[in-house]
Amino acid sequence: MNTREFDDDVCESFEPSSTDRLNELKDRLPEVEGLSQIFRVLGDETRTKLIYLLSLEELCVCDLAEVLGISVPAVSHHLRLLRAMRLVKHRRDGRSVYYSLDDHHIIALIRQAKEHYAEETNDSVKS
Amino acid sequence: MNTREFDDDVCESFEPSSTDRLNELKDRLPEVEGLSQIFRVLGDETRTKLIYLLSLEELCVCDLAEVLGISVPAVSHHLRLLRAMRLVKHRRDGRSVYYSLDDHHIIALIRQAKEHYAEETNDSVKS
DNA sequence: TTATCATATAAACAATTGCTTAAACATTAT
DNA sequence: ATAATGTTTAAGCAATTGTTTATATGATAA
Repeated sequence: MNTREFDDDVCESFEPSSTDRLNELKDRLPEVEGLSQIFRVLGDETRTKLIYLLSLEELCVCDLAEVLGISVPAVSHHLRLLRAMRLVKHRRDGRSVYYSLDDHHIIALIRQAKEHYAEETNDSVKS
Repeated sequence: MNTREFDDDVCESFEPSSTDRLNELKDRLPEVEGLSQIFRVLGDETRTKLIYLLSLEELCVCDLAEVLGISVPAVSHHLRLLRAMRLVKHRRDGRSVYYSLDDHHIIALIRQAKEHYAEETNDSVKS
């Protein structure tokens, strides 16, 4: 029989407030809930490049495909996702559809990541 | 026969500098190359929560599993990835291994994303 | 030593993703 | 109208990923 019916602590730790502490942490998780959706967009190299290009200038789908070196449908597929997330807007001009960035917060994120992780290709970047 | 042997422009656009313009854009792509690796880490909800928890306090593996509500091996698996990317460090104390954040740049990213995308659950967040 | 607990690794699986090719749609030109 | 061009959507596929269960390693206690 287990004599610890009252103890839900994990890791066999017996600090009295352990369970409460973990519950406090659980309660704070909603603070970052859903945030990963933003990061997932940038987690793909093609999309990061797409967003970066559109931050530089307005471009049509086939130009983006040419610059990125992938097929037009692939670009369209990514743009559809970015459109759904309201990150880009589009405008029709004749036969072409021109896309541009609609959310500059995401460029701030890219810039910040660039600053913090610039050229971290080699390990020994110590002071 | 095609009379445009000299013209590599895409989208049948005839602005003289079109190809050059696209080449300039191609040349700028390396600026964001590799950045998506950072974002991919945060593109998973479990990892974002892991990193956020570790930014609050040092925790052992089973506590993290308890708080996140997933199995210990799953946590260990994610921690291995974060360790490989030098985002977390670990310390052994008895039988337990305690992890803590080793890269606070990533918390700055999370905070910035939180500020910019706070509570964007409903569409009509217009001024 | 042997037993127990915390963590790590391995294997296997379902689910997701990003791409290409092919077909449909939209717009303009003839 | 038909043809041509740019974009989107659909279908299919290979690759990656996040998870669980099972097993192995490491450390402490009896």
